[in-house]
Amino acid sequence: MSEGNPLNSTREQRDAKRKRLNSSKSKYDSENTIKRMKEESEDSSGKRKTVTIEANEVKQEVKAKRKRNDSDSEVDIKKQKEDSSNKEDKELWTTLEHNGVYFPPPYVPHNVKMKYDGKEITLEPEAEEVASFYAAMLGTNYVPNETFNRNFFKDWIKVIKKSKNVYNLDFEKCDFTPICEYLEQEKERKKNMSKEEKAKLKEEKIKLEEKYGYCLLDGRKEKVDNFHIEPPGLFRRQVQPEQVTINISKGAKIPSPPEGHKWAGVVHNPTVNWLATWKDINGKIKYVYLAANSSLRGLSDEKKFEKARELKQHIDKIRNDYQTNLRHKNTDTCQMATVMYLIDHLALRVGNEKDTNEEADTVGCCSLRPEHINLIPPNTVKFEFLGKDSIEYINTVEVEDQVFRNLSIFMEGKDERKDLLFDKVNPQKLNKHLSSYMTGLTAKVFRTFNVSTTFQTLLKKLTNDDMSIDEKKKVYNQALQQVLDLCNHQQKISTQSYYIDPRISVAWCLKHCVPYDDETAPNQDHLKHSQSDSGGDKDKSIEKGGSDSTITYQEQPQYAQQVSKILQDKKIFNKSLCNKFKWGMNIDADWVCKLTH
DNA sequence: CCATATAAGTCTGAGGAGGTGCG
DNA sequence: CCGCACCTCCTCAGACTTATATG
Repeated sequence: MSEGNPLNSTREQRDAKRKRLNSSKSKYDSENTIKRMKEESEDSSGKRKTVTIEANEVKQEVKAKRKRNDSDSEVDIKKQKEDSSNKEDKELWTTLEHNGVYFPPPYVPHNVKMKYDGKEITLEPEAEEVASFYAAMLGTNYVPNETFNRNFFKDWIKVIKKSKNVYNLDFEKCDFTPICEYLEQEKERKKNMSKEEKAKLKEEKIKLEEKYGYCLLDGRKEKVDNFHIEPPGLFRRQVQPEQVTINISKGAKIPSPPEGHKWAGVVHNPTVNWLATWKDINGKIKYVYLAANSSLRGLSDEKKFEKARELKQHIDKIRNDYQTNLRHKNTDTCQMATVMYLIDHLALRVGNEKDTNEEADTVGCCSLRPEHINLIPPNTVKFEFLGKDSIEYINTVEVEDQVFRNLSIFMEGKDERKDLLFDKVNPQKLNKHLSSYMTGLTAKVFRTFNVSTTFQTLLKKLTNDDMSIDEKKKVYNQALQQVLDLCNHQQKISTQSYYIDPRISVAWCLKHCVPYDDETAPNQDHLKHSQSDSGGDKDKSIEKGGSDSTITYQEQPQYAQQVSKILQDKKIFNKSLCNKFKWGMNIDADWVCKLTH
């Protein structure tokens, strides 16, 4: 663990090497938006990718063969798997049936002729389709961009060369406006469609939803999240069934691929909860999952919030430790402590390493560079960087003197723009360290924990029993907004606050906004704790932690039913609102308000 | 406004590279 | 000095969550 050991230097060398390698990859441009739309063409990076994929496949085959040789039969492999999986290779389901994924219908040519050098030319359907994608972009600010045009043109020529109407084209002489005009007309026509036509479209959509939108999970009908395969686009070819792997239980009817096609594979893997998977054009893996309100997702949501609640029992020790270690003379330990301080206080994301060239330059805590912070003596730090989704994080905070000192030390002698502020810490190390306090503790849990805790504390502090419903609604929104600000969320007052334990909302709502008769009231024993000390000392009820202070997930649907029944009987609660009151769904102030009116 | 689409994050585990210790 | 067993650390694909954009 000593500093400057040979291990570190070799690692640094390797990193440097990799960086050099990366930067030698050809790239056309640096603009984010266009990045996504580029290079499906055979430039060096594309080639490299395919090579690695092939290499991996070969490796995997070799491995599989070795395994087969070792154990001679498939049965043995299974046994081995079962034996080794007694850790916690949990099966998520026993049976799973579904109808696969939906592919967009094949392209229907419009036969509108574009012009070349003033003359009409005829394109084969595929070439016409790509030309139309481009034509639809006329008038956007992509079109004056040379890189964009070059990439499009290269792609398009490739498509054209496949067809029988081979043209030798010069981009400058292409005129896409006829197609563009046609597309505009079509748009207009669709807008003005008759009621019957619209109804028909809707009906078709519903039909699709019935077929693909549900699956049978352990015999229960459950909703599927997004079963559509993305339609093709300007730089995106249609994903074919041959690329798609289906996951389904053994013996279940295998969904039929579109006519004339077959699936890449059919697997029976109960340890994952995707129904289908494929790779998109950039090699990114896509999945079809169950819907957010399905039992599996609900369960994993529950686990998430349980983890956050569990953290309450360890947070004191964790905080004590990093406070002490802020002064540790070992740089590794000291950096780790500083990172933890920031994650705990500012709810920063962990900041995984990203591919420097391919992606936007966004950062999280571990990937901060000196340029992202500004130290203002005596102890103020101004953070200014792009976070997830390139959302600006600008925050000026006062930190402890020791943190301030640490940051200035970590900045010393570093390249503002290239070096990492915390060069001795990475997300893996951090999470490994965190998990030594509590299994499953990762940086992400701190966000859930911080937000839920803050929310609950604020609600308790701001609410008092004599408030009118409107005042309560206002207070709820205030608390929610503060919590969203903590996360640097852009969307204002969101109904889907993934970070807030919905039990907090439910508990608050039941306590403050739902009028009960004694006879009809659901059992509120679980709430006693939070009730008894409301108005009293804020922190204790939260810190106490155990599942006795708020409703548990198992109880929540039951509560929902009871509460909604009461409210429906009293005609202050309708069905659509009832649907909101389900697993994982947070409750917003409007909902609370509607509840009681 | 809401639901949906899908991009962009986090985190894990397997397997490889390379170090270390021992006969 | 080699060769092997063992360890540790790193990397990356894969799986799953969280966000904003969009229609």
